[in-house]
Amino acid sequence: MSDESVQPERISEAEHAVMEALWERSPLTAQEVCEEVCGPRGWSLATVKTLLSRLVAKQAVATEPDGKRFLYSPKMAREAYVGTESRRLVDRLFGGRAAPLFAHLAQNEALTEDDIAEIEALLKELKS
Amino acid sequence: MSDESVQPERISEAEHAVMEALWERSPLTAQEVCEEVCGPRGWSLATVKTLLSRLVAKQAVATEPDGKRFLYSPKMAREAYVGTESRRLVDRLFGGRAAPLFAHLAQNEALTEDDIAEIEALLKELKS
DNA sequence: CTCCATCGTTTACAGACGTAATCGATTACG
DNA sequence: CGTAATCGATTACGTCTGTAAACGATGGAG
Repeated sequence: MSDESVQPERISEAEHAVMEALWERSPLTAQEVCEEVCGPRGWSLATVKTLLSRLVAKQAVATEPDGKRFLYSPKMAREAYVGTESRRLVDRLFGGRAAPLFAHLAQNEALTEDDIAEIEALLKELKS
Repeated sequence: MSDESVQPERISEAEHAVMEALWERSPLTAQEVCEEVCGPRGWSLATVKTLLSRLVAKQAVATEPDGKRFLYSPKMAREAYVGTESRRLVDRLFGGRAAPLFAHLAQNEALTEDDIAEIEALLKELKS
């Protein structure tokens, strides 16, 4: 009945950086988010505030009042984000098939020894 | 010496659709590109022309005059595009490691039987 | 109670992107 | 030869993104 959960709006790259901070630890204040991301990205607190607002508008982040300020928490799960983004890429570049992506990564030395070992283990599990 | 080949400018999603047509077959006229993509994307010829111009400006497509019109060919290789796009995603979402991406695809049933078989074969090859 | 620091909100603005219409040149057809 | 079709180039314009400053409310310090 409620009009909730329309298809989720797309999260931009800058917004994603903020989400990562919140997925790492939450709830956080805008200040705290800034402490996590402003350094690496060279952002000001104002920028983080804008991104947080946009994420709230996009329903990807929830707020909870705490005195004068807000505490922000992720509302969209990281799994969901990572899932749709990966799928987008695989669809767009590899016709939806994962094997060509894997082949590509393999060909370009983009796979470390560890990657290969891990994937091998996963494969074994999948086949069981 | 020459100022050629600065780091290539990013190709947008709409532009990418045009590139795919050219990677498939080239050289093509704007008209022919439209025949390939206008239907599926619901675009007009004008849109394709704009995208082609932008791709030429971004040095991703080369032109060769043919009477009144141009023949367009890809200048950037598909391999290169796919490579940087894949890497971007893996870096952004999986800390640069391919294994977690693979794990994610596996967990979400995003791998078909065929994918698994192919990847297995590739793995065997890699280890040799 | 007063004032300053800090919040979230609003507004700003340039560049990229999606989508196209218009325009001046040219060529092919009649 | 004239004119209609077509071409690439130019211009358009709304939205999204990145990045932030300005502003009004409020809460804490003195």
